Amino acid sequence: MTVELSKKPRHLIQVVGRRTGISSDVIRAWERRYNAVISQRTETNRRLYTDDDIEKLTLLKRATNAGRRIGDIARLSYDDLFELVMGDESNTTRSYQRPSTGTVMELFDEAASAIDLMDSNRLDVTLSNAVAMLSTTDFLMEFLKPLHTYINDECGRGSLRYVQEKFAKISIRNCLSNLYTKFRSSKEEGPKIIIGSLTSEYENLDTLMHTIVAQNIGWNVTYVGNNIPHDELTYMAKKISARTMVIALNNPRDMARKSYEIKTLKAQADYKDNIVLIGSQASNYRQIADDVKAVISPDLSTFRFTLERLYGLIR
Amino acid sequence: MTVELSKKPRHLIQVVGRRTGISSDVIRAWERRYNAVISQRTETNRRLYTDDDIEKLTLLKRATNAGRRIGDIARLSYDDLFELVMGDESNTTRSYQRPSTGTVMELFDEAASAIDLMDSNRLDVTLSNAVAMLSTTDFLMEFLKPLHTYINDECGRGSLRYVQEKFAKISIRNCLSNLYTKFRSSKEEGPKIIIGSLTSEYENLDTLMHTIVAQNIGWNVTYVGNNIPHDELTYMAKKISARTMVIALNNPRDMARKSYEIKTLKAQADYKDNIVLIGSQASNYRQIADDVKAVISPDLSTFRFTLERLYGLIR
DNA sequence: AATATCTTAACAAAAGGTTGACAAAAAAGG
DNA sequence: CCTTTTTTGTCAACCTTTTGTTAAGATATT
Repeated sequence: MTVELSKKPRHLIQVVGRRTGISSDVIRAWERRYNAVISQRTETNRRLYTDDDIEKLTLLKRATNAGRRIGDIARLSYDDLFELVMGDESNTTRSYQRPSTGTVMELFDEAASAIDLMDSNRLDVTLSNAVAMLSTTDFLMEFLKPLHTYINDECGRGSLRYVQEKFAKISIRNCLSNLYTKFRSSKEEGPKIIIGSLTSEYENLDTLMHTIVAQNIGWNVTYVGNNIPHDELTYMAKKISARTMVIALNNPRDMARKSYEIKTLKAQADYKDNIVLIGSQASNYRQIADDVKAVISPDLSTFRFTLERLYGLIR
Repeated sequence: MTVELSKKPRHLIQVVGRRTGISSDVIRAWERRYNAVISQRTETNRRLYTDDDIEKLTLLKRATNAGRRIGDIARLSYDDLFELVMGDESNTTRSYQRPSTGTVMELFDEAASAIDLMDSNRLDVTLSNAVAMLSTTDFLMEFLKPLHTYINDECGRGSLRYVQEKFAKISIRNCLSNLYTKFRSSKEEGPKIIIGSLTSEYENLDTLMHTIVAQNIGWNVTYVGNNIPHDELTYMAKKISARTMVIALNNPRDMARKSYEIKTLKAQADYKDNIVLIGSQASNYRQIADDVKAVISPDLSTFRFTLERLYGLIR
């Protein structure tokens, strides 16, 4: 029944354009010149596309982004295209679809202005545009990370009010949560990992960003939030059989207790389980990290690197 | 009994227009041309709409915003429409899986089981199914509110672990935030209202539910989160020219200070601005509420009633 | 009496279709 | 390395379909 639905022509060219990121003109041109997808028509000659058409067009877009010529690949079957794209994307050094810096700047200014005016609708639209226009890595590293720093700095300097900071962070958190949910369904087979923080830690957007990065690499992430007692983390890890745990450390208080709890975490886990420490305070836990063979990843890039290595080891 | 209410034709076309963001003329045109919703009539031929009609019209608005043609989608069922809108708005392939059956009880059991197993994916799917299958009012009152109570009770009794509570609340918060964001775009012309809580209050899912209810009535809501100093609230209200403010009171501590802050809030605002107090502790603020002519709405139903009345007064 | 609603009809803006042309980018040729 | 050819995205001109808006005249509500 779902199969039926996906074979049913029901999407207008405009909708297809939005979903694939290909302009209507180009979709028509590809049909006219290469019969990339042959659209059904309504009685009044409007083009109608199936879900499968959209899938194929998406692949064509990815293939052209990877450097293929549309004329060469337009007539390939879905399966052939899929194989092609998989090969292309794994061999490319991630340099395709890099946005012009102009785009990032424009998005940044738009977001900053929305925060200043406290226009939550505009902020949300800008954030989802950024997600759509940038690769996940660029969205986090080039856009959101600087925006986050900007908000904290300006609020510290007094040129942004506290309520503006709060308001902006609600939108950003929502956007990150959506990214998390959106990608999760496709990672169910990945190795499991838990991300959270111990008692006396506050919610932190950085931790959510780490969640997205982990997911992006291929991990099946469960984000449990802040302020979790260590034995609860142990319980959870056992229950869903996660073999890796990420602990966020941003609050300088209670270092001694947290060190002890990390040690206990390790002791109660299987000997081969991994612990990764992240957050602004992580580097102060060098001693205990060595004791329990935990890895410290004080920033997003090192974290990505660490998890890529672990991913390779575990599989 | 609430179910009955949502099936009862009781809204004039004007009300529907404000709540959905569709002009009365367009609503009539959609009925005349495509039978989008077939309205009941009074004895004197005035159109009357049910809550369900409003839900469907809201989805139609979202779908047309996403590029659909009203003529193509007007006759679709609510579920089909929902599937379409989810696809259009999330530019992902199929996160929503239509369940075969679905009463509130079944959805509840499914959610409870997902929480027990800490299967975040399943919990998310169940929540979005519930949103799809129930009217917004039923989703909140018949499904989410009981689920929330269940989680708190079971956690208090010890049959749910703390980490399970946290984990479930993250999913629920995400679901509510999404409802808030998705519906907001159609409410831009509505009267503005700010919802938040004062210093020493924690984040509370109930407050988010109130946000959805207010939006559902037609208000243009800005949710600013918890723990906001009163002068920041004043600043925000002035900046976006909101004429109504909702203060959530759930933490019994610091009653004296909060009373004083509420009085200050009122003094700094224009004399005609309204203040509504919500939350489990709201009824303890009777004295101050009388002083500043604030309304106390200790539960969701009274809150809905209060805001509907205010809405009528303001326009 | 002022405001809101109903029906019908007409109009105008938005979006889609076709064809053809053009220029930038990529590939081929020398 | 430079020139020529091919490929491909974009746009304009012109027509059709779809859809939001408005007006007019009658009825209902407050």
